[in-house]
Amino acid sequence: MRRPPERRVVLADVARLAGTSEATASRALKHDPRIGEATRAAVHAAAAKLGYVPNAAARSLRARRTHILGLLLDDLADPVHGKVAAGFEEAAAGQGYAVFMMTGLHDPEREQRALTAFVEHRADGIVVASCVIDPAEVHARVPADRVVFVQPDYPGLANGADPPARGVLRTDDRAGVAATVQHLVERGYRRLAYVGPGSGASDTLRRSAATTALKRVSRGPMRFLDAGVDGWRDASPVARMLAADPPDAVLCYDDKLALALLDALRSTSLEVPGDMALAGFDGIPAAHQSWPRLTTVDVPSVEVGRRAVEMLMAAVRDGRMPVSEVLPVRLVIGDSTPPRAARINSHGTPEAVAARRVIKP
Amino acid sequence: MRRPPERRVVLADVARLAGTSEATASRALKHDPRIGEATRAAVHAAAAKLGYVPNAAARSLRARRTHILGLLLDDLADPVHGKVAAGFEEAAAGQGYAVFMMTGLHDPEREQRALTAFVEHRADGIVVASCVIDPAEVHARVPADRVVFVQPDYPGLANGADPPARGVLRTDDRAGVAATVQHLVERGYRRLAYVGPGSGASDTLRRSAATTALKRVSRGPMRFLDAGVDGWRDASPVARMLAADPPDAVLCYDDKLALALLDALRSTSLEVPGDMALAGFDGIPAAHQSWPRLTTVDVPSVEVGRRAVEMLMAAVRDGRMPVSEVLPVRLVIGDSTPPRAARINSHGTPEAVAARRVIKP
DNA sequence: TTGTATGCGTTATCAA
DNA sequence: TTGATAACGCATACAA
Repeated sequence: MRRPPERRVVLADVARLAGTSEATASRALKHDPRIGEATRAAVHAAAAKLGYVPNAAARSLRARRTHILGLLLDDLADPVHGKVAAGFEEAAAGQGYAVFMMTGLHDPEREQRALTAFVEHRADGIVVASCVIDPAEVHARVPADRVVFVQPDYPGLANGADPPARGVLRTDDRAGVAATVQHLVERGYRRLAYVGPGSGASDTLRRSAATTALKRVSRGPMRFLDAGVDGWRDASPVARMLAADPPDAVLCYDDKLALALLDALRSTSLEVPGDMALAGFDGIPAAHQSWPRLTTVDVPSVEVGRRAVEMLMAAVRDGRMPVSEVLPVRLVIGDSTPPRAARINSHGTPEAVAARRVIKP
Repeated sequence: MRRPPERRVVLADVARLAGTSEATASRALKHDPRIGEATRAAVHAAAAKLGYVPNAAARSLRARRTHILGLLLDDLADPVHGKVAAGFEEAAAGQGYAVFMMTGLHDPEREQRALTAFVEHRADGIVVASCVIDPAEVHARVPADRVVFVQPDYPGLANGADPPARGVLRTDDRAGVAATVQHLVERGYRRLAYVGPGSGASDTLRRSAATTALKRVSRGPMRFLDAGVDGWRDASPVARMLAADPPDAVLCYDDKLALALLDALRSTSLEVPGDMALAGFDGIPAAHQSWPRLTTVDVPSVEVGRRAVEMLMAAVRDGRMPVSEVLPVRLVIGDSTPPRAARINSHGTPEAVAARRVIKP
């Protein structure tokens, strides 16, 4: 097991071995075209021989550019945010940027501390994803052309505050909810219910979208149920409420909640989709593999992460943050929202439902 | 297009406003006990007034300590790795460390590039999680007392190479597989099969563990099926193979694969658990919410991330990496592996199903 | 094409 | 208790 030499190898060592000045060595290493081929080769050889590794801190200090991006997201363990992080990291790495990742966990103080870390490290750009912090607070600490907000979730948003005109990247949740509502209505479901955490700007937005969409098709009213912020861990309270007075179809805030509800409903007499249709949101892998497969809205989470990096890069290049964007989403119809008529025809005992299942090819 | 020069507030500005020297200001800001209360307050007031943010690059350069940890993991979008990342970030942030995260995506070159980034940034410690790179290669570039390997997955491991004696953090997969095999046997299942990607040191290890465990209870042999590295995306080929000649129970490499298989089996005549038991590994959320709920092995992924940070901190403190550790895992019995005698399916006994299957075209 | 000199912003060493 | 000064390692304007 070989260990690197004790004394750190610095540029001066490389220059000395190559028989050049530090400046020449520095230029040669970054392929400055003005450097002669022979010297360039000599410097590279020396660097390789000594195992030279440039010091990013020194480079950043001098160059006033860190090649670091900061990503503040809510929770790395969440499948949606994990995908955003994956797309972000991939795009950043592709551009030669290192990524600082910190989680906010819905805690404003944590989010502030993360921002502090980013600013101290002089990140070239920052992305604030699914966080509760107000963009105004961020802009007070970071130049507006260095930060992109992804799916902002701050309280002001629910209260009608205007988001920044630039540097906001969202997915079209409103359209996603509308498509789901329309789908349910088209399939013959009348009494719809929405189940969400009951707090958070995203939840508020989706509720509003649901109401609007339902009004458009002259149905209604929508019934709203709160599962609590931890509803996705255990949805049995909501399951019991639904079992006591079942709607035709339930629209969930997200797939995590929908799957928890699907699971909890198995302890009740309510069957999905036999007795009640169920739709989710986000399109996480588990939603596409559940039984029944969930009707949900695929959100391009990886693409969101990538696009955020691109916006940041464009801002660095042009000195100005690009205008905000809204990425499209796509309704994916699963087996949890069959045509209501068909459902009624084959409605019966769990055994009958199971029998129907095995007839599949 | 050039950005207007940013006039940054530096320590000298704070010192000037506070009427002290830079040295005193620096000490006051980090609560050096030798600084008088009045001076300390003045400096802090000045810093707050000016909105001073220390420059981490300068600090690191001088202090030769970056307060940066590097985490190289396989894939941020994976639920297991995401949890490791979450635990890691939380623990690191708690200790005042920022975290560089990079993904290897099973690509040795990517892993190398990530290491380069970490070393250039002089991370105080590095964690290499679920990567294919050989520890020896890492140690050639990073001092051994600054690296922790989590669940190493390099080819040499499968070929019997000795992992480093220190700085390796694993979960007890062998025990997890053994517990699963024993559970299946106790429940009356005889003909067992293992389905895995067919490559990778982890897969090899689990296969070996399965064989060993089966030998211990004098059953056997274990049947092995390859799902391919992308088997968790679409397991229908394996599902068809199983349907053609069903074992009593299937042990999957991980939950992702098990859930994909569960899903794919729904397009065959094989029912889980009616015709065949199924067990997974990892204990991801979806496994606990699937139908039927999966019997699986809960792996303390978040704890793995946390513990890795603790090992790194201990190494920094003591100048020596702590000895390797193996975290315990826990078999969680779901509904996918009921006692064999109690099995039911929708067409009758498994035997009758088998008889019918034989006369099929 | 290459070298010289300086400064990036901070902390540590020494001196007072 | 505080201050002056020298690094830390590199990149760049300016010279040659």
